[in-house]
Amino acid sequence: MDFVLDKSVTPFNLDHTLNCGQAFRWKKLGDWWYGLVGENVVKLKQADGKLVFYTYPEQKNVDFIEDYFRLDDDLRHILSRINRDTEVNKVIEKFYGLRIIRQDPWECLISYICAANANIPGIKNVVSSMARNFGKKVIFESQKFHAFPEPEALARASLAELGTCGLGYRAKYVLGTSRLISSGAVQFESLKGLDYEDARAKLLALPGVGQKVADCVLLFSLDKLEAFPVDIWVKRIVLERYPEHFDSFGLSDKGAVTSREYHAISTFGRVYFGKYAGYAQEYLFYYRRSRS
DNA sequence: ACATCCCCTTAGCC
DNA sequence: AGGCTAAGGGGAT
Repeated sequence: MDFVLDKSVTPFNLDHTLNCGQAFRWKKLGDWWYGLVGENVVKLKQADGKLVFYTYPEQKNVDFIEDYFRLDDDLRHILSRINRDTEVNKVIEKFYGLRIIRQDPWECLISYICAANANIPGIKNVVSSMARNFGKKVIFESQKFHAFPEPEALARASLAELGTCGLGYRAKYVLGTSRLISSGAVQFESLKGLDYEDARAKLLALPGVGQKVADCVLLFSLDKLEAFPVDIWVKRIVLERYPEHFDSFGLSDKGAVTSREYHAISTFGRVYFGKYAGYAQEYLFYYRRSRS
């Protein structure tokens, strides 16, 4: 199956999109990317202005691919809106076609709770270990794939079982949040209907969810494109490129992101880049990480 | 081999 | 109220 992309209308770069670090479950084997969207194994590659893909089990309706990769976003328009200066313009040109992915909110939430104070290879290990231990197995091309576990599956796990996934001290956060989601205390669909600030406040009430995790979940799964998550890499590049927007007082170019710094940098991002600040964040993040 | 620091941070304590 | 620190464990140097 394939999906024809008219690049003049729908710019898209699959490699940038899957390499930039926003999603943890995709792997590239040869020319093909393999991953799961829900319980569907998806195999795809980009060639000659087309997206060629297979799904297993085979799906007749593949709109979910378009939804997942946000091919409905008017990327030209979005990038023109965040293209505020020559510095960010260079980054946009370098990674042109990178799209924010519309992940499943549940998987996104748990993944980013596990991502706290971890590095990307480690996050990938933990998430795949949770899927292997608690998720539904799917065989495709003689390979084992595992769907991300349902909330109920993690909610009824023990701390010790979760601990075997390499979660460390985060196991109790995953368990607590899984129970709240499983019970229906927080519902993602209703969060989508709230504005950025209100949805954020709801997420912050979950164990293991602070400012950074909340903003990642809002950006990558709840359609809040103004969210501007700040980690060590975003802090670095923003303070390198935009120092004039900050008082030197209370901001250090080294070390972890303090709460005060988080607020200052994230607010700057939303004000300076506007309603699509999250796109700017991801381009800058990927640029700064790939640079060093 | 080994030590050390870092990592897409949060929560709890003072 | 805001700053400091402990908390798995793997990756990187």
